[in-house]
Amino acid sequence: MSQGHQSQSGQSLLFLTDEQVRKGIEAMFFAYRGFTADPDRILMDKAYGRAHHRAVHFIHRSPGTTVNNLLNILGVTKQSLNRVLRTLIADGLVSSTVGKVDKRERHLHLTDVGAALERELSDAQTDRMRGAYRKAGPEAVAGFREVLEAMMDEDMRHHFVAIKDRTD
Amino acid sequence: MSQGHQSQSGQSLLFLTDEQVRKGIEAMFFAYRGFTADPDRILMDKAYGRAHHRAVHFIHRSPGTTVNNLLNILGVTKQSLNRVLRTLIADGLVSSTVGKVDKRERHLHLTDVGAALERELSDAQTDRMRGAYRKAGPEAVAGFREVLEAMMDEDMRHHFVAIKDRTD
DNA sequence: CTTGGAATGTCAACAAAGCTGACGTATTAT
DNA sequence: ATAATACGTCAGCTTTGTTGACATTCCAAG
Repeated sequence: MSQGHQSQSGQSLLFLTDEQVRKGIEAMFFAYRGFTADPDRILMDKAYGRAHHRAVHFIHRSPGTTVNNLLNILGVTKQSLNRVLRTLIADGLVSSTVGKVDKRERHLHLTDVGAALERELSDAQTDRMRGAYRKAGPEAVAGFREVLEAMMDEDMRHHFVAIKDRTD
Repeated sequence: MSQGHQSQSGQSLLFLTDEQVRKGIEAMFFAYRGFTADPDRILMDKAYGRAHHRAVHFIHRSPGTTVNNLLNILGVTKQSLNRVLRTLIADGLVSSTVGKVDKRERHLHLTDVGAALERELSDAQTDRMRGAYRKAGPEAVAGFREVLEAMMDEDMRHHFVAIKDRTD
């Protein structure tokens, strides 16, 4: 099915060759590395990793979220998340409070220290993202977002849109 | 452009709020998960992982490449790559031949079996990518690629463009 | 020509962060 | 009362990254 023919039929159905799609795949790979590079550098000093970054990011995003909800967003097992949360709570970056209506739940918030780290990481990542946006221009950014959203799994798109709709 | 202040200065310098940039960050996170999901599923059965996929992909891309060159592209240590290559070679997916001009180098090629796996993985990933492209449309794709390229580290952009220029 | 240093690649051991499975404890729902 | 849910934890395994030590090969300076 690959090279050679690729009939122009449809135009909007097959407007790219396999070669070009492969380039997209590689672009995604290289770009994701850049995307995580700056936060990773910051985290290295502090004995935290990318997993801590993700937890801190989404707790910031949804203050008071429960462990279970975070689990669904991050798509990892509770054992894996628990290891990360345990250190964040022990180090005083995250607070875990028993739920008022349902006492089985724990609600997660960033402490001031946690919020400071979140901002430091987010600033670094935002700088690069904004730089890329500036270089590419507004229309490119719109397209970027459209393609990314179309690339997600259904379930993840739900999460994404749920967060998105709050302020977008 | 929902947010409150965020002075409109520049227009092409700051045309997005912090909120919107954060959405881009999350989109990148969720989309990358989708991006790797299909190959990951295939690999799971075969006792290989994402690292094997990357190696196979770039060996397919640059047949006869050396270990060192692959190292630079993948951005990992040679010890880490070596472990992956060792299993791929042992399983007969990759051939490693001593360099003719410089006998320290090993030149890597996919065997027929390796090429078959590469195609299986690439087909799965390409399907999703093409689906996203189709949903988003040609202009969106152009923007997508522009932003991704701007997001890479300099060194990685060199690698990317080098590969790109061959056939794009 | 030899010898010392750089480059290339391999082996060993360790760490981060995923995973499964089993289990305990509160709390809520039936 | 019993079952299901939410959370935490222990133990052990896998993948994939890391550093350190070492063998081989090449090249260039003496």
